[in-house]
Amino acid sequence: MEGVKGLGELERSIMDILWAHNTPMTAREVGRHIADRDLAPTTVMTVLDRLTRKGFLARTRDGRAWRYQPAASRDAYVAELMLEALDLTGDRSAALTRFAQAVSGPEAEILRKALTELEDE
Amino acid sequence: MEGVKGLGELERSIMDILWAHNTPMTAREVGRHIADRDLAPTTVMTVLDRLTRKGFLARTRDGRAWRYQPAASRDAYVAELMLEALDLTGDRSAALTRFAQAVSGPEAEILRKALTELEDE
DNA sequence: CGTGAACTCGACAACACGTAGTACTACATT
DNA sequence: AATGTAGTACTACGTGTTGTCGAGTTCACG
Repeated sequence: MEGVKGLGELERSIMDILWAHNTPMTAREVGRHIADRDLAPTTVMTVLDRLTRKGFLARTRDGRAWRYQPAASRDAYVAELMLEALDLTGDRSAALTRFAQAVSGPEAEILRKALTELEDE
Repeated sequence: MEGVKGLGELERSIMDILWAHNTPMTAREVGRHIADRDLAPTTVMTVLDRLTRKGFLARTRDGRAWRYQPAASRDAYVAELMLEALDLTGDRSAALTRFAQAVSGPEAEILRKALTELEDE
């Protein structure tokens, strides 16, 4: 095991819920937000626990329950996945170039801007 | 199933070999290039077959043997992985910005350049 | 303090991958 | 024709990850 490995289906759904809220949530609360799947409460707890073990979540006590919150923002996670993909190649610049070409117009603009701001430091 | 599934360890090694050569290779040839791992010939064949099934390789007959070659360049693959990661977020611009910030200096330069060239079209 | 909500543990099924054996087929050589 | 050789296809098994829970354990709160 190494790197930010991709999450499973349910794991991702749960991370999405946590990412969408800005307050730490209990297992029960998460469960309510995913009610359509009709999962056993323990299923949610287990996944929450695994995500914590993997470092995706942090938890703190709240009475007898745990409150979970993302360890990093979704954007940070996504950016990390992107960097990880980039590491897969021997020729990073070629991959970067390709990526730049694949990014759509408006998004290229965003990238350009972010890079420009970077420059003034 | 959707998207560019991540490859396993051996699968990636084999893709790397294929990507490194510009000519289609037979299973035996691939095996020779990965001799240090001392795999059974059938193991290489199996993986080659799975990669083909997954769409990473294309194969054509050559006598009684198959010749395998990458369906896409490594850079294209990496770029696609990056785009896929980007799709995981709701706020693409935030993720892009973060990514831009995370990219190291020289690489930021490459990105900038690629984006600039894009502009003149 | 007793009680039950919330937790921890362990399990099992399904699936992906690494790994490889066996059986079948086609060609060449004797 | 018989045999060896090389390549393929099919099947299989072990392990690790994820989805999914049930069974016990514990501890905060009434």
